Amino acid sequence: MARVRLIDVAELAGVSMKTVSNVVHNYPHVAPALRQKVQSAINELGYRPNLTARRLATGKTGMIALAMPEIDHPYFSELSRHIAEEATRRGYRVLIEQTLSDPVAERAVLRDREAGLVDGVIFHPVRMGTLDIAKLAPGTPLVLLGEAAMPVMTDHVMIDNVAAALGGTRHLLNSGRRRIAFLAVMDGDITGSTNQRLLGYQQALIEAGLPLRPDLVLTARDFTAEAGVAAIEAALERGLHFDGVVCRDDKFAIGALKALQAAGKSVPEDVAVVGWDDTLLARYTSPALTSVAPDKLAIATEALTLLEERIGGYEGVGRHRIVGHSLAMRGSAPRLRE
Amino acid sequence: MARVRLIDVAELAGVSMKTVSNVVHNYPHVAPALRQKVQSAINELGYRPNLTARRLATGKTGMIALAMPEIDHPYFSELSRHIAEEATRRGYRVLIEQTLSDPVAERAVLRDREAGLVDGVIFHPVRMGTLDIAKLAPGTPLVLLGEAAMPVMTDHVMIDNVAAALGGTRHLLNSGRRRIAFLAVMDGDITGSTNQRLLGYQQALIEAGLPLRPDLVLTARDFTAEAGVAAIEAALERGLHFDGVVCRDDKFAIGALKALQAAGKSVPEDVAVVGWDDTLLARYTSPALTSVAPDKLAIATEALTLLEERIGGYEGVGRHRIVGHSLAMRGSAPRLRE
DNA sequence: CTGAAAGCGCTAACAA
DNA sequence: TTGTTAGCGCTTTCAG
Repeated sequence: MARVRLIDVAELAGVSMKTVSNVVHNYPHVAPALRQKVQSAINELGYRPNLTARRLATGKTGMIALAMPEIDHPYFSELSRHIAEEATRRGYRVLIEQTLSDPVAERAVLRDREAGLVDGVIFHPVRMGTLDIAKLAPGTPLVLLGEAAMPVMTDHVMIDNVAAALGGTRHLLNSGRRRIAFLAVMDGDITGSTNQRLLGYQQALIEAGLPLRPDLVLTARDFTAEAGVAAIEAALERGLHFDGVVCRDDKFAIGALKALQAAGKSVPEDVAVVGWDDTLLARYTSPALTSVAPDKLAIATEALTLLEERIGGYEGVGRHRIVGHSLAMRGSAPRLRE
Repeated sequence: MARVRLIDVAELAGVSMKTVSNVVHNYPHVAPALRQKVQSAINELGYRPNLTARRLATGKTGMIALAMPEIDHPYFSELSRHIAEEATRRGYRVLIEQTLSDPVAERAVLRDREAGLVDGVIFHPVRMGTLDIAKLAPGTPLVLLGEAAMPVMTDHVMIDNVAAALGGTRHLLNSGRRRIAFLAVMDGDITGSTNQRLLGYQQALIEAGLPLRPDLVLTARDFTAEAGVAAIEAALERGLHFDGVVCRDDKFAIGALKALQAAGKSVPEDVAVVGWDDTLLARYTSPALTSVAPDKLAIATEALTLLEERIGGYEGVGRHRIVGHSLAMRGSAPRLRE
């Protein structure tokens, strides 16, 4: 097939490789006549630069890796889209890497760049601690996503989880709720994000002068909607009374919705529900979910900016960027209690 | 940084590059003593082969491109996951390309391989006709996904849309429905998939001895749930009577659900709803959606198989693979009419 | 079974 | 402004 090389073009045009290269790269100082000649040779031969060769010569790949737990989880696929679009805008291609929260796969991710495959990595870790990460990838342009405990050496983009949980809980309080539950997965939490969200939830209660009741902290066994259903069912069965629930994930919120409705409770009249991540799912339940909405576009933009700086040679200490969040208001927890 | 090259290892081990290469590639015939020595040199230096250089030498990139309209649409993100996992299993990495259904972007996709970036492309076209595609990418290992009109030269994986629509409609008929609507986007349909699905729908009605009523074919203005809502609302407003609806997309089905419930109809009692694609969304509505379920894993596997054969040098005519589908039964159109 | 050397196609000094 | 040439790091004949 297209086995046309730079030198073939040069020969046909009767110039040197350098001149062809100049034309390809749109360098300003090429005599118009030559440019013309070269261009038509390129067209005639259908020349396309071989990117692999270019990479070997320049040492830049023009690619970044994006490593996430699951590429088809709505939060990650929505975030991926923003990152992919932002990367494209900046001239990078995106290599997708799925870790499935597997420590081995997470470790493997950090070797891509050493293998000269990508210029940098955007990584949403689940199992690896930040120290391991820094150890495994010294000098690798790397930006972390998600709520990993504060990394010392590594750049990091996240939202303020405490504030977001505080905001979500306050919203429930403002609409008159007084017995607000919190639904999360508690064990196996390496990242500490649940703790931060729990903290925000507790702060809101304290602000409002309400007691912190341990029995209102509900635990799901894993990150599925079914686990959310089970957790709410169990709470209902043991007679727990609550008029609002803050969930650390939209899927839990969906589970909560189902379980509550199945138990004859109406949402939001009897129990208001707040989800987290503001994914596509939140728009299609009934009632639609009020959900904590991380600014995904800002996460993408900020992550790429930090990564580009690292790729550009910045070698300072790890930087933390807190990006915005809001509360997407929908039917499951409307603004005012009716 | 890790600026360790093959030759560095060779020097430390006191052997030639070839021997190191043999060890790296696990070639069988290396003297155990040498292998030992080389291996410890590799470990000591922390050597990692530079993939870019390897590619330039071998001409294989070990990467495939996956080009789809939208990476965060549930159908595509679910399919992507299967493809990514299957590709990993076969030793490929996946470069994600989003076309946003833009003809220019679709065209650009087909140049990746010419640029020596990937070994092959899996492409779900929306705007490009198959002739354009074949013309633009002669000799490029390429597998098409989706319902593009039968391509002559290009490999293609799809489900039998006529049969799937027939099955979905039959299911409604079997449960006693007699006035079944069909909801789709009609104009701007380059791919003809809507036509195939419409055909299946019509066949089912004919089989059942029912008349084909044009007013039962509902049209949404675009591929959003909101468009589905609007289409159903309009039909209801003009007094259309129907007790079932087959939607060509889960999002339409969600829209239909909303519009019907808002109008005081209950699903499935008054109107049964069948969606298409069996995405995550279908599981989280209430009632959950019965949905035509393409075998996404089979699509991924089949596509990779064909692509690998092309990459391996197969140059025959385009092959069509029809993979299986089923009907995921859920509450919006349960098995028997109660 | 191991070593030496010629590319893979492009870029970027350095000359001209 | 344009041409020459030496790499980028690895693979791979072809000898030894």
